[in-house]
Amino acid sequence: MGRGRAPCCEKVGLNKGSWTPAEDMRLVSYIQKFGHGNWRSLPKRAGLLRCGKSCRLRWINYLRPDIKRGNFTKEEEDTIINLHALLGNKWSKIASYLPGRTDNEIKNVWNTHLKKRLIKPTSSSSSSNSSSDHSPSPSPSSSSSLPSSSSTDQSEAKSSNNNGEEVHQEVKVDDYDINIEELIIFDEMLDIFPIENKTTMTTITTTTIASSSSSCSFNCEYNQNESENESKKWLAYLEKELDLWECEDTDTTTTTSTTTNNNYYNNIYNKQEYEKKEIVDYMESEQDDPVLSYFQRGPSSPQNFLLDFPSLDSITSTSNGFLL
DNA sequence: AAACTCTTCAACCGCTCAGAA
DNA sequence: CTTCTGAGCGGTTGAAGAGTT
Repeated sequence: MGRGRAPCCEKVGLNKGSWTPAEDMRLVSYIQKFGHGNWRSLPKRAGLLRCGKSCRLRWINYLRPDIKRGNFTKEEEDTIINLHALLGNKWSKIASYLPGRTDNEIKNVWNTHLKKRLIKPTSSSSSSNSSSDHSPSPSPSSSSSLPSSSSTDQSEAKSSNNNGEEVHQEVKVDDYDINIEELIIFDEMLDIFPIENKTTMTTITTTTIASSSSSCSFNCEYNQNESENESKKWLAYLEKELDLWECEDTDTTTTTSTTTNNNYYNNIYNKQEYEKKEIVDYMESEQDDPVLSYFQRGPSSPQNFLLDFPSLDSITSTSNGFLL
C-alpha cells in the first residue's frame, strides 16, 4: 500500500495508507485532551501505530475542526488562480489566504482543475474571467464558509449526498472492525474524556453501533448529546492547544478552563480583531508585496478583504461542523 | 456486465528551515 | 559556529471511484 518512495527511516510495524475511523477517533480524542505538542512522540502516547508526520498531516489536512470541506467556490478558485500567478507553487502561502482550506487541498485542486482550465481557457470557462484582465472580483473571503451551495461542480458529489446537501466526510462503521469497547477502555485509561463527558462517549458509541445500517459521521455525532457549553469549551481548549488563539490581554489558560459563554464569544471577537490587526500591519509593512497589490486591485481592497472575514456567527457555525 | 482508461485526492517521501543545545 | 531535532513544505504516488468502450 506504500505510496511514494521507499521509507527514509525505519518504520517497521507502523501502519501506512488510509486512516481508519478508529485511528481518527483515537487521534482526535488524544488531541482533544492533551493537544498535539510533540508530533514525534504523539503516536506512542496516543497508542497509534503511525509516525508523527502521518498524524500531523492527518490532523492538519482532515481532522482539524476548522477545516472547510466540500467543493471550492468560484471565488475561491479565482483567488487561487490569481495568487498562484503571484506566488507560484507556494501552496501554504496561498492556503493562508483561504480560511479553512489546506495547502494540500489547494495543490490538488490546482493540479486537477485549475491548471487545465488555464491551458484550455475556451472550454466553458467563462467562469475564469479574471485571469486575463487582472481585475479580480474575488476576495479571499469566507462568505462561503459553508461550502455546500457552490453553484458549480455539484457533480463532484464526494461530499454531497443525493440531495446535494452537504455532508461531512462520512465513514461507514460497518466497513471497519472498530472495537468500541477497546476504545472506551483506552480512553478511560488515559482519562481522555473529562468525567462529565464519559457517559456521552458511551452513549454515542452505543448509538453508532446500533445504527450500523446507516453511515455515520462520527465527528458530528461525537458530541451529539453534549451541551453546547461543553462543546464550546472544548473548542476553546483545542484552539489554545494548537496555538490558534492568542489574545494579548487575555489569560487563555484560565479563560479556556473556566470560561462562560459570554467570555467565549468575547474572546472569539478579540481573536478576530487581533488577526485583522496582524494582517493590516503585515500589509502596511509590505508595500511591494504582490499579494497586497492583488488585494488592492479591483473591488477587493484590503479593507474589503477584512470585511469579508467571517462573522462571529460564521465562525461558530464553522466550528459547529465539527463540534455540535 | 466486464474490461479498460481516466481522474481525483489522501497520504507518502525527501528536503529545507528554524530553534535549541 | 556546529550539530541535532522537529516542524513544515512541495513534489509525487497509487488506491479507489467515475467514466467510457
